[in-house]
Amino acid sequence: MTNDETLKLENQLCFRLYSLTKLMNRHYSPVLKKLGLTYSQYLVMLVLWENNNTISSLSVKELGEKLDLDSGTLSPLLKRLEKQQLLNRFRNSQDERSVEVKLTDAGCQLKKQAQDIPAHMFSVTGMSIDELHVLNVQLDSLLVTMNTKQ
Amino acid sequence: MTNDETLKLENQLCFRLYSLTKLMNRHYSPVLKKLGLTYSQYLVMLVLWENNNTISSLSVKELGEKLDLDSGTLSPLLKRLEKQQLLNRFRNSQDERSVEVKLTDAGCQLKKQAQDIPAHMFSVTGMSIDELHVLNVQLDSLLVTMNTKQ
DNA sequence: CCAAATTAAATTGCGCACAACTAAAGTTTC
DNA sequence: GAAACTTTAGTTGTGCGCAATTTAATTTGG
Repeated sequence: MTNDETLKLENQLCFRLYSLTKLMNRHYSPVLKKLGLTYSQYLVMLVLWENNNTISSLSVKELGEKLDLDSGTLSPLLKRLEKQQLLNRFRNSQDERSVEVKLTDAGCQLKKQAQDIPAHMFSVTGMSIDELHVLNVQLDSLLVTMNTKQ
Repeated sequence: MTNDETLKLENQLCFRLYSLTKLMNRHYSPVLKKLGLTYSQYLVMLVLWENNNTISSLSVKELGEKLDLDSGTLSPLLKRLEKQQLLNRFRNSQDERSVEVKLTDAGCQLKKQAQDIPAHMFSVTGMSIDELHVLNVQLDSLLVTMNTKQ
């Protein structure tokens, strides 16, 4: 490829990822609106549901590590979820620097309403289970490579 | 997979795309900072460079179609690029509703500084040309499917 | 020819992402 | 034990993306 061709939009992997992410978000939005969540808020709820967060709490730091987000994003987002009474925030008494997050009953209940979302989104992709798996593996390897390159 | 498993982050294609897009952006940022551009601004410049935009102008509508962005995103973004004197904005005299965009000399010159970016970003992915091509084809097919599903 | 409908861009408001910074709590080192 | 550091959240400011609305220009239909 010439330099001119590599600069074309159609040849760029990154533009495809960027477009797909926007497109995914547009498919999620109407579905998540019924639960009163944005996509990023949904990701936080997924982590909390996964960790049985009514029993054991999770710190902002741990959430940030799992989702690869910093406090500048998470702090206001968690406050919004707290305002919706889906979770509570409180300082860790052992280490007052740390803020712990715990699902409320309502937050825990919401999981039921989210149960069908993954299957619905899968159907939107039009892919087979095998195709999905292959793509996931490819993207994981790309994630690892790009994360290690400093 | 059980419903509980489909709700796990690690099983979600969308989270991978979301994470990869953020990661891509983080790799682009320091490179694009040298040109004074954000990633979205870079995309606009790619389209304008591709269309020999010093000669023929492009409307906001056409830009929006190529990048899948609306005027709510493009209007302020284009104003920022105009403030940096990379392009000019003016109403189409044939149809005063339409705003046309045209690169300045400086905007056209900037292309030279961007020539090496695609090759650099390709090296960051650690992929071979063939692997990249396969992934691009897969993502294109996903884009088509998800775009047609209304 | 003119009212109604359509189109194009801009504006407003919200919620991310993230850089840069601040404040406060905890740890280390001498 | 106090000063220097590190760690953790929070705050501030910028730039998207996008929904919803507004304004102005153009097109369409009666």
